[in-house]
Amino acid sequence: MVTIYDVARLAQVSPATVSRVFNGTSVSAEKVAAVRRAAKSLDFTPNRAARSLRRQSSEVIGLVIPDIENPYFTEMARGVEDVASEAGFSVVLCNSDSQTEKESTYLQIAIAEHMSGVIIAPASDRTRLDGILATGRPVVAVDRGTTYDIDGVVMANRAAGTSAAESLLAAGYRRVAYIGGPQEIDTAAERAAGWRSAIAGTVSDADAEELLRFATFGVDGGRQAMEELLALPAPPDAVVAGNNLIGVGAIQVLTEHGLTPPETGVAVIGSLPFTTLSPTAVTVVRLPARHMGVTAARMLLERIAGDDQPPRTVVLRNELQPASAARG
Amino acid sequence: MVTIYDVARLAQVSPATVSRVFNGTSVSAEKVAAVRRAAKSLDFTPNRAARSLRRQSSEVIGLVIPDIENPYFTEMARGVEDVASEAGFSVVLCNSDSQTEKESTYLQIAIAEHMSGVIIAPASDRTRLDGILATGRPVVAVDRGTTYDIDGVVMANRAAGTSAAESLLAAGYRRVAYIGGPQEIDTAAERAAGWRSAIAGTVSDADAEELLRFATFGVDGGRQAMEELLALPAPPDAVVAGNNLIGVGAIQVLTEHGLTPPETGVAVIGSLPFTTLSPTAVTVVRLPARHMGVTAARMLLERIAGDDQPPRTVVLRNELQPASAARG
DNA sequence: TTGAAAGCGCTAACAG
DNA sequence: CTGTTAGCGCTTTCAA
Repeated sequence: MVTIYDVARLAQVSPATVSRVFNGTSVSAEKVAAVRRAAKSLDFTPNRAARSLRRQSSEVIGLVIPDIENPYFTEMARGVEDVASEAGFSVVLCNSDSQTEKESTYLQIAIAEHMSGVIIAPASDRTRLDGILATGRPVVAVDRGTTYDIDGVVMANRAAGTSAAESLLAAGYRRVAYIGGPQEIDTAAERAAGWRSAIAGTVSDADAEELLRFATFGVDGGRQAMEELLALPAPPDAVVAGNNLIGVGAIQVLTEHGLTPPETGVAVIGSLPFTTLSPTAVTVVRLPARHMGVTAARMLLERIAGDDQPPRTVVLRNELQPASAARG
Repeated sequence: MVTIYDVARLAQVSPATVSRVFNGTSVSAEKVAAVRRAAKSLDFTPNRAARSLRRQSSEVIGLVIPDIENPYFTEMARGVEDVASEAGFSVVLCNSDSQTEKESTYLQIAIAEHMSGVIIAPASDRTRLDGILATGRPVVAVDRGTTYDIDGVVMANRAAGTSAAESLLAAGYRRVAYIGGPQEIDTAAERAAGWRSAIAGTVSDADAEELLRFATFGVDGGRQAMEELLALPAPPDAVVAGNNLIGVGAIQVLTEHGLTPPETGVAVIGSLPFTTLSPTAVTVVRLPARHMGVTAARMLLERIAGDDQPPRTVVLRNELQPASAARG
């Protein structure tokens, strides 16, 4: 392993000077050149373990997400990665599998590994951040808020629910159902509330009750809830899916029943990146996943750089992409 | 920050003993208990930066993939992650964006960060591994092979192409086209060769030439190639898609032309995790992405543990899931 | 089995 | 601007 001592010897300077060259503090032009030349010829790379031991920090940030296989989160991860690597930081991606326990383990590792900070999409509101916050490391919450007083990036969930439902109503559908994620997740509840306010007046309260389903996240949850809705005495003629995977499940079931959109109206909160459906058949409330990652990464990097304003929460806007195809 | 010295003082032992407790070398039962108690009460976590500086290695492995937004690679990443975290290793996910240059940067970081090893899905056959291999770190190639003499996990690409095409032929289609990834990527070429051998005899050589398209990876590549095929004087009545994203693009175009499968036969090499299509309409050659990740991670961990048999290449089998729906 | 002590490679005072 | 020096927290000889 090549160390700064090897470089120093070859460049005829002290190790400290080599270190300075690699850290941008003032060194005379000739010595900078000599050091760079020596470093290059020896193919020297600074040892990050030593550096982070000494500096008590490392150019690594942690990103904890509940599901690495959900395109929503990978798009977000992509945004984080781009900003971080631009700034010379690496990203350790941690898959919490929606388990608070796994989350804690990764947070511990973040500390032990001297990571500079963490971006976390909390698995639930029971997520424990005390340990990592006590170390003084910045933490930014994405997608969902937390009970802690920290930076956050979320989106307008209620508005997403409302505009999805309104778009369907505007297209002429009359009984607009809703399938959302678990009720205890606040983002799911907010989106449902948005839908509820939009359909108020178009159906009776009792009907609204019946048209509202809380499923598990994921394709299966969407499938099951859609089957239930179709089995209703008065089934809906349109449905809002609370997230991308639920949307996939719902559309699958609809297709199997010969009710391919726009036969039954469908609006999905979240993108369907790999849908084989013609993009015109379904209304999509595009979620700014990448943007969310970018924003969170920038905030975190600022904190790492020493920014100490009071915690901010940024609310990102969604973008409605209405289905262009009319009802069949 | 709590150090082994704090723990040692509280437990009334030497720092060396604390270290031994955390590394499983022989310590008397009472001292082990005392140390554990002290460590727990102080909430001590060993400092990994210090450990890896001292040991010249860290419990971190790198995973370099060309596209974090492709479900094929995230499924693979999931497999790697599961095995690694089971063994107490963290995974740093690096997105090379199919760029050899970004790959090299990440490989450099892997060295500087003292990572124990790397699993890489090479962006191309120009991937340079010399630097990292020179450090003695184990590297396992996944998805594609390399020009280096290292461990690898690949799948039966030629067989995948053959069975996809044969399945379509068996279902009664007569002109089976193929859309694959870039010709210079060997896996793409192999899959195409498999298709070619299956359709030999069903169409003339000139026709086969016309029915073969090399596209860019990605949905757009699939869309464009499918449009070209449909514009042919004698368009195909079925198509094999060389990967999942190309399949999505091809099916989108088919749907827009009113040729929804199984109207036109479609076989996809790779899974369509979020397809909104009824799963029965399309033949899928399921690629063992997760299994590939699991296998690679196990191999890497063995190497890290000191295994030094000659390099092995594992070839994983694919699984054909024929479309069950008959032609409409 | 246990402790003392010497570093791993780097950075950050402190002098000069 | 530059060199000397003292650790960061841990592991690992070497003795005891």
